[in-house]
Amino acid sequence: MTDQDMTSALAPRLAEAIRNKLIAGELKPGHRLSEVKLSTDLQVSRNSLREAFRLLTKEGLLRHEPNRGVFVAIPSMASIIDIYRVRRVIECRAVAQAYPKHPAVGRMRAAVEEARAAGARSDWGTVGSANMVFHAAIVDLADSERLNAFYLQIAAELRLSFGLLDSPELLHEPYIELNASIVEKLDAGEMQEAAAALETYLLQSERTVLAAFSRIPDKGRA
Amino acid sequence: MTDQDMTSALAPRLAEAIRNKLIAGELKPGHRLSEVKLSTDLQVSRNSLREAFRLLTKEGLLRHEPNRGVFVAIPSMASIIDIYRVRRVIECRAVAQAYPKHPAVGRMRAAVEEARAAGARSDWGTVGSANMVFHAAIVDLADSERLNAFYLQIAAELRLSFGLLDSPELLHEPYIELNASIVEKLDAGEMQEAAAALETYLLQSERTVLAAFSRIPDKGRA
DNA sequence: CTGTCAATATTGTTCAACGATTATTATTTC
DNA sequence: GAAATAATAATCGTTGAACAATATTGACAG
Repeated sequence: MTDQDMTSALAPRLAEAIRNKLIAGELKPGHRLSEVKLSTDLQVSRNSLREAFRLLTKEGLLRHEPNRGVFVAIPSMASIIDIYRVRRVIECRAVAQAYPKHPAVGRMRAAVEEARAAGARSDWGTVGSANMVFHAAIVDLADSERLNAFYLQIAAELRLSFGLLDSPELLHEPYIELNASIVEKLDAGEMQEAAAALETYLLQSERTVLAAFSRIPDKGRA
Repeated sequence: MTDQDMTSALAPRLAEAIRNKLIAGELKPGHRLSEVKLSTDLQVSRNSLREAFRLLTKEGLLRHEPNRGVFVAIPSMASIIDIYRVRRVIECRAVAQAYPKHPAVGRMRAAVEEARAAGARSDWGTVGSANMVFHAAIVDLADSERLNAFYLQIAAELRLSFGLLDSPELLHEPYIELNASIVEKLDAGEMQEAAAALETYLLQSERTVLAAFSRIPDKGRA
């Protein structure tokens, strides 16, 4: 799995590799990414790596300080609040005006099933991934590739914050059945009710995440 | 105005310079941007220029074809439809849940005044810019920097399409007073009515733009 | 006119270099 | 011994050149 297909350009592939390390928690927030070290580690030139850095900086996953280098972005309460605002704007509207037989609904249902199965065996990592798929499918109800791309970006940023939190059960378990009820309401054609449920759902999730976030000891205060 | 301040990094400045040329119509859709030519023209190295290209490609203003180079993105009906979907999702929601005394409302009002003045002297370019400011202020009602940044990107993409269209009066004149009525409704605390008006407004604008778009002779069919 | 093949130009990527800025260490001074 | 300062090292920012890989052009044969 080291050398991928060479179909696409190098910089986007590098960006994806680093992005995966970021959301997997292999690179901790605040950590500085040395150009020479990473370029030798990944066996690419500094220039190519810098192109990837620019991409990830634009995505909000890295922070760039002039003449000092790039650092893994440090999630803050403000960023979490901002991200949840975006989610409410996009997801609620997507649900409210959804076409009930939209193909994405099938993916939502499948994600619920997977989350249930994973929850039964306490596999909270898989529950989280299924939850991601669920919400990406919600956004897809709006049938906009730009919204889809934007949401993926936002979701990656949010996962960076999740990496700092413990207690994954508390963070994911309650939403399995809430997701299921959203699908039910959509199936019943009750889009407004589904959107309202999603809104309270997201507000609750935000509160939970912020509470968990406030409990972590601030290890990286620049 | 050639050499700007060196406060920020080179690549973002390059990207902005190219972006301005794009929305000003100096670079036409479909046109290929040669790395060597542009780098010599702008007095920068190829590597720095490539970093800027990556940025603009991610913004959707340039299109990247492997081993062939970067081209100015060619707007399509699909992209216009997509962009208007995004606008309805974000702008309508922002208005619907706006705080009537939000500072952005002041900017909306000022934009309306400027558009009226410019419209009186048939300065449709300024009307268009004021309209841009107006809608950016609408998005700002949601108080999310991520939404603001995303909207700016989308708006730049839309301006690329506008560059292809003629008859700027038809495209902008009707919306001066429609904008004014949105502000009035906001002042009156009638957020739902304002959102509904904005929705029909955006649907009408989309139809107008698509109609104008369908009238242009397709000069760039790859 | 059409298909083949060499010649040319452009992109993709790497490497080496150097000035500028920042971080670190050593030295001096009180 | 501690603080201030100078010297040193490390890193970034940007450039330029180089070479392989791919695409475009043009000549040529049938």
